[in-house]
Amino acid sequence: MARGRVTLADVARHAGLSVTAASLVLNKRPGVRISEEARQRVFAAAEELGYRPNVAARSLRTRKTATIAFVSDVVATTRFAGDMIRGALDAAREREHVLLIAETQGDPEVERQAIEAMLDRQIDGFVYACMYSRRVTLPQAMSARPTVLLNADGDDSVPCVLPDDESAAYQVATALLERGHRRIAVIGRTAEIERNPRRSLAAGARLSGIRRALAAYGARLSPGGQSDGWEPSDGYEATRTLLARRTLPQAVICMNDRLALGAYQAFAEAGLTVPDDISVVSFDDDAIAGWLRPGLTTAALPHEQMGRLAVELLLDWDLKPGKRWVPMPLHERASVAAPRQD
Amino acid sequence: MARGRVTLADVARHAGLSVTAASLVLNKRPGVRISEEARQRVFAAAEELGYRPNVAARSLRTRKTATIAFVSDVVATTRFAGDMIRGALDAAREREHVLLIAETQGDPEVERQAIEAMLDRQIDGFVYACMYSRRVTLPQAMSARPTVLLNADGDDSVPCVLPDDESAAYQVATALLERGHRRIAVIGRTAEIERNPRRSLAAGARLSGIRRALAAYGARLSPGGQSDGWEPSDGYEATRTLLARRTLPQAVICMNDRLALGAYQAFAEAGLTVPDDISVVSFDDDAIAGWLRPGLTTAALPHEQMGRLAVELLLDWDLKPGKRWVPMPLHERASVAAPRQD
DNA sequence: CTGTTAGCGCTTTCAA
DNA sequence: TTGAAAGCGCTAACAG
Repeated sequence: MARGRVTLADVARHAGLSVTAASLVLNKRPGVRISEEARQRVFAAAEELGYRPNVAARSLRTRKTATIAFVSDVVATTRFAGDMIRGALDAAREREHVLLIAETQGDPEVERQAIEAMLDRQIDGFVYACMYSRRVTLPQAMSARPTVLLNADGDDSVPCVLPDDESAAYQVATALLERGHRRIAVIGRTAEIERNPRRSLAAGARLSGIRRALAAYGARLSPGGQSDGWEPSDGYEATRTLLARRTLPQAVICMNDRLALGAYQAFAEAGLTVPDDISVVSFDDDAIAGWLRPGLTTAALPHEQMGRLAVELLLDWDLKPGKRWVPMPLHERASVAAPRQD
Repeated sequence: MARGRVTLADVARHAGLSVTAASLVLNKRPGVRISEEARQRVFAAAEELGYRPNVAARSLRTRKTATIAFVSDVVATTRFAGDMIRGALDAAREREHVLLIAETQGDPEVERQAIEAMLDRQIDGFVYACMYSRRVTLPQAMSARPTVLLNADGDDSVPCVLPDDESAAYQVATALLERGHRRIAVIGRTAEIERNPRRSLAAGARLSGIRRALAAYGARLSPGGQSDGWEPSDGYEATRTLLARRTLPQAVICMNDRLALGAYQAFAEAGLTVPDDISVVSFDDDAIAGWLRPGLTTAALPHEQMGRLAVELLLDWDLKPGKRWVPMPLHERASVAAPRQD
């Protein structure tokens, strides 16, 4: 530390008062039992000396550090984690809190160490975040402090913040149905992932919202478009096999934007134009969605808001267990048109 | 804090020794002046009780918190910042340090507050990171602690970690020249950005590396391809105007991968095939580079290593001012072929 | 070899 | 309305 950092004692001396008085004034305790004149002297002294309280010292007494631990499985791989962190950071800053972050890479041993390291630093609470929304079991060590799950679903004893994929899927499918599409295929589904909440919560929720919308219009999902992965190459392959079928769909719903990129590539190769020959909608609002030509209509993952909400819950001590669904706004771009008359 | 967290006093009592002795043992001080038997008792007690030192309390005496502040202008917008953070996180974890992060959004007031907040928490040092490499002037408040610049260039009084864009550009251009290309254009240059280190260090360095390579082959840059921005739409427009010229280039060097995406789109529209009709190389190794078809050959920004190096310098007290250049490896994919015979 | 004592900077009874 | 003093958990002189 900068030797000679200004301490409360310095301020008190400068103001000609006791440390106690200075502390009382600066912390604006409710029972304001200090003369107006004295408080002015304290404020003036603090200002003049550039006094800043030492949080570590304070925390020794108060057991509060105004520091939150943000523990995630992976931050780097996609830009989404960045959005969650940004939201969390903003909310924290607004309330004069600060974020300690750690990444576990999904390794339980690294996770344990990270949690211990944060606990050693007396953090006030945990945000436990997942890159892809899925069901998790909370690490034992975390129960020492209030915790909220971010983009993850827990065991009902803990609050969690999740994107509302089901409603988003309903909207996305409805956007197609309203325009008159009926032969609609999904790119990127697979029975396995759809049923395994430990791998993905999104897959199941999205499919179920899509089915609900189709049912409302008396329509059914067109076959084809299966794929295990959700990367662009998976979308490309899935779309190629889809296009090899006898009857082409009028529109496709991609389970995410990366799949949609692959689909665009396959369409272009097949000489199909989006949206004149085929409409496409998707999920996530990855940066790529705005880069494609034509721009991709997609339901945006509200990661920034989710990050913000997670720390707000923590700081407001609104720790009722249960899920908070954050809406996913539909970003309409240019990938949807009415189906060809044929 | 978990009330009843185990303290050093508990351990000492359990071991039947004084707090001092326990402290000495657990910190493995060099002057090992404690009987072997006593130290065993201490270790056993600590283990049994699950003792963990309170870092805040310790820091009050030692003025060390094993905590580093990572202050950046923007983390969320691109996935790159995530890579820098990941590298920093890994290096910190290996040395049992932890990262406090803050984002300033480029707002000096937010920045000031963030720095104060970290200083209040007695952090050991700063990593000051920029999203896009550029020249900065270090905030005054930061001089209170050791600091290293990450992806930024300072005033020579401070160590900084930068990607070696100049060499990368030389390599990238050489990859083209070796295959026989001579009519090479750059997409995304502009005199303004190239000369303004406060906006970008990359632009100038990349252009100069390219020119050096061309000179070695007695070649000159083909005209055209200017653009202010570095987004896909800029690349698309710049490429369209380039293609409207009388003689087409045999290859293009895009100043980043997003521009290259736009270029791909323009080429496809013009009926040009990559790499048969035109080769393309680029910089960054954004995720998009691997998603394009054909895959884009590009010089990778070594963000993870840079983040790692920054905290290593800080923790090793290797704070000699000056620049550390981190090499940018060339990721060869499928966007380069020999030029058409014509 | 080990224990006593004195703080680090702050908050918080308790007394004056 | 104010101040003295204790103590948060730990480390570091200094004795013993």
